[in-house]
Amino acid sequence: MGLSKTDLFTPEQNDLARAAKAFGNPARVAILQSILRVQGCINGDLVRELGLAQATISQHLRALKDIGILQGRIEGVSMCYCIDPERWAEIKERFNRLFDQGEKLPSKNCCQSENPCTQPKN
Amino acid sequence: MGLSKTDLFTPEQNDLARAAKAFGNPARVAILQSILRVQGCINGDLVRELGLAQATISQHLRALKDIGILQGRIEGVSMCYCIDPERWAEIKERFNRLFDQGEKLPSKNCCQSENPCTQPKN
DNA sequence: TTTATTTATCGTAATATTGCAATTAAACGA
DNA sequence: TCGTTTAATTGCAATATTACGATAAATAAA
Repeated sequence: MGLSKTDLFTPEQNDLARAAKAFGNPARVAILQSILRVQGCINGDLVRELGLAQATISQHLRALKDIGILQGRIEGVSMCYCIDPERWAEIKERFNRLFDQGEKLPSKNCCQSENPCTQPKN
Repeated sequence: MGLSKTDLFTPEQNDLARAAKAFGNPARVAILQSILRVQGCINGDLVRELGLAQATISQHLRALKDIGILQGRIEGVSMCYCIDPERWAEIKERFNRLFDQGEKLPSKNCCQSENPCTQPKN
């Protein structure tokens, strides 16, 4: 296998999962933070900054491009990578919609309490 | 390989990536939404609800337990899975800290504009 | 033109993920 | 006790991910 059954889920669930998967590697998190820090473009500095091989960085950049959160532009001999603000906002929104549902959670985890489960078992 | 080089990154980056990875599968997104919907515990209904095999659901539940976002309690013959509100809030915070840095982004992507990259190339 | 710089791609190895059937283990009910 | 229900675990196959070295392609500099 090794492949998610995307047809069982909504497009929103699949898109959120796809975005989360792209965030699911510390190197890609570091890349995003780096671009956010300079508030602009970024290039080969990443290789020196992150301590990973150039081929590996390039691969991570492509993974971020694949979910639409990064765009690249050729700038002379080097590359300029930027965040797409619209896509960024869209993904942020998707995560927030999920996280906000957690606001209604009881402060005490129901699995820690003595009370039985609120939901019927079948 | 197949293994992230976690030692190159901060604990925060690694934890965020680990949490994102757990969110990075549509079945796990659906499981979380299901628990949030009932605002309590959840059990074998997931198997009927999601259309995945019981072993697969159990595996996904364990992945969510592994990042500390889910807790389980035995309730008779069945299981009661709940979200840990503290860990939920912590993960939400980590994501928010990342997303909020994007607030400062220019509305026009610098890769779409005519201006050259603001950062030096090396 | 030649050389250096920069980044993408290819090939490869090691490991991880996904999903399922089959089995096991535990608790309940008759 | 015996069968039923529920969920975890095991074993397996297919595929994905991660990282790297080597190479290629494109531009800039000499």
